[in-house]
This record gives sequence, C-alpha cells and structure tokens, in this order.
Amino acid sequence: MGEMLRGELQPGTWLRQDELAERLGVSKIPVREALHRLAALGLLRFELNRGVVVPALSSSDAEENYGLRRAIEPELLRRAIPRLSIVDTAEAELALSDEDVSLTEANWVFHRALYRASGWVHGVAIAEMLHAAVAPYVVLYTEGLGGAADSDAEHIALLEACRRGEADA
Amino acid sequence: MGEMLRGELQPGTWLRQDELAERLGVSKIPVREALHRLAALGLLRFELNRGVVVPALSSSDAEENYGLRRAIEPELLRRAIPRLSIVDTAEAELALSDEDVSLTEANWVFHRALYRASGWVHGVAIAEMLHAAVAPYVVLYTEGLGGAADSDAEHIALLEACRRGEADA
DNA sequence: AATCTGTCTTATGTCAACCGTAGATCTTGT
DNA sequence: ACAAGATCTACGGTTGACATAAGACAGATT
Repeated sequence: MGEMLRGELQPGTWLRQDELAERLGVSKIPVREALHRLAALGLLRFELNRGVVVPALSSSDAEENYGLRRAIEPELLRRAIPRLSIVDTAEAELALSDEDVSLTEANWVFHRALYRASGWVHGVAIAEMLHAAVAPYVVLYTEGLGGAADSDAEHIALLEACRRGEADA
Repeated sequence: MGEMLRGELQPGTWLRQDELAERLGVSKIPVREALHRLAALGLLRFELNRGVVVPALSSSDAEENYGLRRAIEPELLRRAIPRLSIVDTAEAELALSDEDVSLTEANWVFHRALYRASGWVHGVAIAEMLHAAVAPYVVLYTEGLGGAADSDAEHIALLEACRRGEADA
C-alpha cells in the first residue's frame, strides 16, 4: 500500500488479491477494502471479474493532473508560508539530504513538509494523491536527466524565500 | 450511497453495516467495500471497532473546504468556457428549472454541468467530493434564507456570460 | 446517594470455506 | 494452421463463525 502511494508500481500491473493477502499475512477481505480505498482515489481501477490494475495515464490525464496540482499547490504554499515553524523548514531541509530515497520522492517529501504547515489536511491529501498518480512517470522522465544539482539549488532558494516569508512561488 | 453523495445524511450518524446490508439485499462485505471507498474520499470515517460515522465538519474544516473549492472550481470553469457546447449550457439551464430537487442540489447540478465541459473528470470528481462533504451544512445555512430569486438571477447571468465566452467568474 | 466495578450485549473486523461467473489458456478436431 | 470447445484461474460474492472492543447495566462499595 505504501508502494502505491509512493508510485512504485508500473502502470498496467495487475494486482492479484490472494497473493497480496498472503504477502501481508491477512485474508483477502481487508485487502479488498484497502484496494477499494485506493480505487476511490483513482490510484487503482477495478475491472469486473478481472481484478485490479494500476491505471495508465493518458497524456490528457497527465495534463489534468498537472493542472490540478497547479491550482491547489500554490494555494497550499501561500497559506503555509505565514504558518511555517522552524521545525517545518528543518523537516523540509532534511528531506533534501536524505540519501535513502529517490530524488523524486525526496522532492515530494520536501514539498509536502511545506504544504503541511498550511493546516489543510485534505488539501495535502489531495496533492499527495495527485502526486502518487503521476509518480511512476515522473521517475521515467527525470531519470537520466541529471538535473539534481539544479533541482537542489531551486529547493534551497525556495526554502530561503519561505523563511523570509515571501509569498511568491 | 447516493444519499451520501447528495449529503442527505446528518453528521454524527452512525451507519450500521448489517442493517445497510439487509436493506440493500447483499452481504456485509460489498457494503464495507463501498463504505471504504467513501471513507477514502473523506465522506465517512471508520473508527476502530466502532463502525462508520458521518464526520462532523469543524469550522476550520469548512474553511479548508471552501478554500479548496475556491482554488479548483474557478480553474474548472475557466477551462470549461471555451469548450462549452449548446448541450452543456442547456443541461445547466435545465438543472435550474428542476422542481424535483432541493435548491442546493439544483445549484450544484448546475455548476457541475458547466464544470464537466472542462474535460477534467478527476477535477470534477474532487469538486463533487468537496461539495458532498459540506452539503448538509449548506442546506442548514441557506434554508429559510429565501434568496432563491437572487440565486437564480446570478445563475442566469453566469450562463449568459459563459455563452458569450467570458472568462471572469 | 454517588461511584466504581465487573458482566452482558452489541456490532465491528477478520477469517475460512465455498460457489458462480467470466476472461484467459490450452486442447482438440478439422 | 485455425477455429471451437473444454479447462484453468482469479475475481466477486455468500455463509457462518469467532475474537475484540466499546456501551449498557446491574450490583457492590464508600
């Protein structure tokens, strides 16, 4: 389940329910309930008598996803800035230096740490869901691009701006 | 289930699963799966070994809900306007004259008809979920206010503006 | 009388075994 | 080689059972 929220599953993958049940050491009923929760968020899709599949994103889906994030996340950040504590910024900074996770995941953890200060838990949840839906593709597109240093510099600059309380992102 | 999406359930109501199962003529497992889907959308809340409850909205929740809708819905409308067909506007207009539903529901059906033209199905779904979460309260606040005529006039004006293709809402 | 406690009741959360259905795959006859 | 039918596999759902935990209630205690 955490795998899905991290977007680690390839689109098109079929999830076999009893295999999941065995792997998690529970029966299939709680597994199906969890899958239904994820399906409600659009992260999975049930197909009748065929099972659960990780949906592939069409280009228009990707465009919509980006557009929605562009509508929501600036508002989260705008609300977060006047509420940012030292702990929040430290947490965000910590995410950047975490070597144990992929660059894209660190990127998301960084932004989420900032967004959380907005106090809008549902808004952060929606942003997380939108992020999870595109995460596999982001990995595909950014890997091998080697823009890690640039990205890092941008993030540091964003952090500094947040600390100064600036509201333009 | 339609009752919940229409926001007809009082906050604080406890849903007994076997009663729902009996009423719908199925066993409790598909009932629980449906409830989990709604819980994932924030429309219901599972409490361990206590069951499912319609969550009450705090004032900060309401503020967040409003803020999120304010971030998303203008974008939906903005994208919808250049894509509006005659059918879309007719459908929206029809919603206003429907006497069989409450004023607040007609209001939502009206807006949703416009939003759908944006082509952003997830965005409309998110807006619908946000609407459903506050629907019971909207009913409480607007009933007995008697602003039906004003509301209608506003809607007609919005429709006319959409038909002219204006993008300011 | 008020309160604390232990039991009883109720409903949830989960499990196990089972069956019908419908794709997917394999077999078979031509 | 190919199409039609048989078989396999996994899902979706049912029934029945049981452990767990919260609420209700009655009895004991101060």
